[in-house]
Amino acid sequence: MLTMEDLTIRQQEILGYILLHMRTNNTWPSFREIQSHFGFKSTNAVMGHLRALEKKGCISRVPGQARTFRITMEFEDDKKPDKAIDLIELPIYGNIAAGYPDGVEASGEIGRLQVDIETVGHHRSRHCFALKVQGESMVDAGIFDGDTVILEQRPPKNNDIVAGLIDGETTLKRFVKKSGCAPYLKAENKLFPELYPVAELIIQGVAKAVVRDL
Amino acid sequence: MLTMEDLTIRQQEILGYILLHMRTNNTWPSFREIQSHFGFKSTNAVMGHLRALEKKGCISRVPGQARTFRITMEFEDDKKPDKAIDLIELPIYGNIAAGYPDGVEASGEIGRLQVDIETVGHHRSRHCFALKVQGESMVDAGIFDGDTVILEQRPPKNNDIVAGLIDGETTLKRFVKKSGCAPYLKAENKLFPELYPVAELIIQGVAKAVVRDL
DNA sequence: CTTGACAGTGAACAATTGTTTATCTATACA
DNA sequence: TGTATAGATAAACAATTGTTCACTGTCAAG
Repeated sequence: MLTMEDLTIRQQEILGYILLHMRTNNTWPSFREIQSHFGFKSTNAVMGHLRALEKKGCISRVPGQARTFRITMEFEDDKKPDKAIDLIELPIYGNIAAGYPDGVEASGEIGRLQVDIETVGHHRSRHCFALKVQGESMVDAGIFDGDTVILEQRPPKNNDIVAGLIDGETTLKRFVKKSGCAPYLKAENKLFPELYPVAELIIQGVAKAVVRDL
Repeated sequence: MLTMEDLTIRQQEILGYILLHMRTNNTWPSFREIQSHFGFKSTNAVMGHLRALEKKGCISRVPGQARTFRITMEFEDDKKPDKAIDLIELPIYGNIAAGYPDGVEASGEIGRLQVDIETVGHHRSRHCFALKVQGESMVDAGIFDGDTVILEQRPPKNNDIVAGLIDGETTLKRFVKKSGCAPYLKAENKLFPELYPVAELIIQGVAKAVVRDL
């Protein structure tokens, strides 16, 4: 099967633009539109790439027909039910009284959030979820009470922002690990310079993005 | 709302063929294709019907652009294509040098963001888009340089956070309107307590939500 | 050092495709 | 009886758009 790797960077860009244009405008782009998008000074630059893409079996074209492409390539992420972008739907938890927000046990679920993968920038495979932030412990990092944080379940690296369960409340802390010392969690709030030893609490996930309604 | 009944039989047929052609070929038909499908002996027969459809608000066209239609009509059966949540896909603009991010002119688009409606909490009908924030003018409101803001194109109300075009950069300001006074924009940054008269700049939209990658 | 794949310029060309103007037939309405 | 609307024809026109030919340059492999 054909993969993206068989294409050069430029060819991927061209193909990407064509697909994007279709998704956004519901129309295929013309040669000149592609040309001007990439700043080419000749339509022939487009022609070259399209011929290459066609030879590699990615696309197929109807000669002489304006704004017409046919995508022959099979994408791994394209097989999905709808033609939409790669989406992940994340459960939003409120108070997690205890334990891990595990699997699909939507017990404490208070809502759902959909983000596409590129936005959050992570692999679909990873187990992700969203969390409504409680507390002011990260205000100095620009994360406030009521914000929704998208988290990934994986071991934290130094300086990651993680969600931890403290006193029945989920709060965000920065994970700090200096060489030689035991790792600890640091709040980012001048008023409450709290420190928590990592061993004594549950780390629920590593923050990847914040969403806040205004 | 517009229904099929407002169209003549012939117009329904034309519209139907256009939609069918799109579904089957993944391309809009050209005038001559429509013409030959109905056995017209003049492309102008097509022109007439298309003008009618456009006047009735079913479709909209980009003048001079080949194989381009836009379906403006709302179909009853089109409201819930799949069981998925109501999604909106928003273009993300970087620097908007001038004017409004208008229509489907995906010119300065640098990416896309998908959020479900409940998350953002607004109606589909409203024209929305996303914007990468530049500048530090709203740090005191928890919005930082590089954040992605979801905006809605509507007149601002008092205390709304709005995106304005200042010096070629899009920055966020708070819209303040005290009774009796002219409205103005206020930055939320102690270091730069700037004030802008509303009349002198372009308001691009009202902020609904922020998304920030960590 | 040549060959081949990749990337791009430039100008001209031809086909497709959208647009306009003028003309004609019905049918319904008032 | 006139007038508006829907439907269709005809020919010419202009714009968009796809296509081709000739040529420049880079870079890696053989």
